[in-house]
Amino acid sequence: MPEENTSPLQIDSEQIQRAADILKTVAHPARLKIIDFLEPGEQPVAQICKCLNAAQPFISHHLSLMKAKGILSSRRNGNQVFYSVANRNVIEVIHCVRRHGRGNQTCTGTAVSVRE
Amino acid sequence: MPEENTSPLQIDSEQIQRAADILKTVAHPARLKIIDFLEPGEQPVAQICKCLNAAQPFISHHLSLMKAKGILSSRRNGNQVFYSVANRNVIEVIHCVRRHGRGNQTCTGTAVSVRE
DNA sequence: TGACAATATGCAATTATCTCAATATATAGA
DNA sequence: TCTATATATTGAGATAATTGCATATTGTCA
Repeated sequence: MPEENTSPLQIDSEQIQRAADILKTVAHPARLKIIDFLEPGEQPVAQICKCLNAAQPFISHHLSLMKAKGILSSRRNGNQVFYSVANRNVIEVIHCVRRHGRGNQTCTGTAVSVRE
Repeated sequence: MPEENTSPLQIDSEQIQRAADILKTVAHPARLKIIDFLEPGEQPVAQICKCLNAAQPFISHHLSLMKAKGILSSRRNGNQVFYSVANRNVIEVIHCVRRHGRGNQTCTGTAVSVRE
């Protein structure tokens, strides 16, 4: 019988699962915007709503999704709840997105390129 | 009327859209595995099927999804089709996932951390 | 051309995601 | 306690993603 390369992957299946889960949560326009907005520092929900120009329940929903995945954390101060980015890997992803957006991408020019 | 911070985002909306689209495509266990497998160099479809231990139509479907987004590119050589990673940003993401997986993460220890 | 190997496509059923609207909860201050 | 403000939760309808299976396409070789 021929010996075969059953799993020449560099990442194990469980880690892949977790990563996919985190990335799936990040991979949404509103949620990316929230992360982008929060990256410099914590903000209360109302500010996030204003920044994204979106309804409060809509924002709250996405915030709690990300909090559940450990991407964001929150702290209450009186009436308000302040959210911040809790996962540094996600910040790496946002940085990557920013680099790409600025045309500073190391990208070789694929379908994702900005030229129209 | 109060002047407001309508969009203090560092990334513009269109770029966010594109990034979300790419990330959404990447954010799937099978597709992450494929990218992980292809990152060192191109591979024919049959090898990818064997590596992921998955049915060929299943793999083919995910390959064409990623190709459509410019994440992968393909070249035919006779009977076989070789796929490779075409988008360097996606490679950055895979590197980030690997760093995270190895416990080498710059992560501060959130719900995503590996310790159990 | 005919048969075989490698890959791609189409269909269908299940399941998950998105988003709005209504409403609930929590805190502060009078 | 009553009211107002800030945030969270729930329900529902629409849309999209997933995946197995059957089948089509493409290329090779005899």
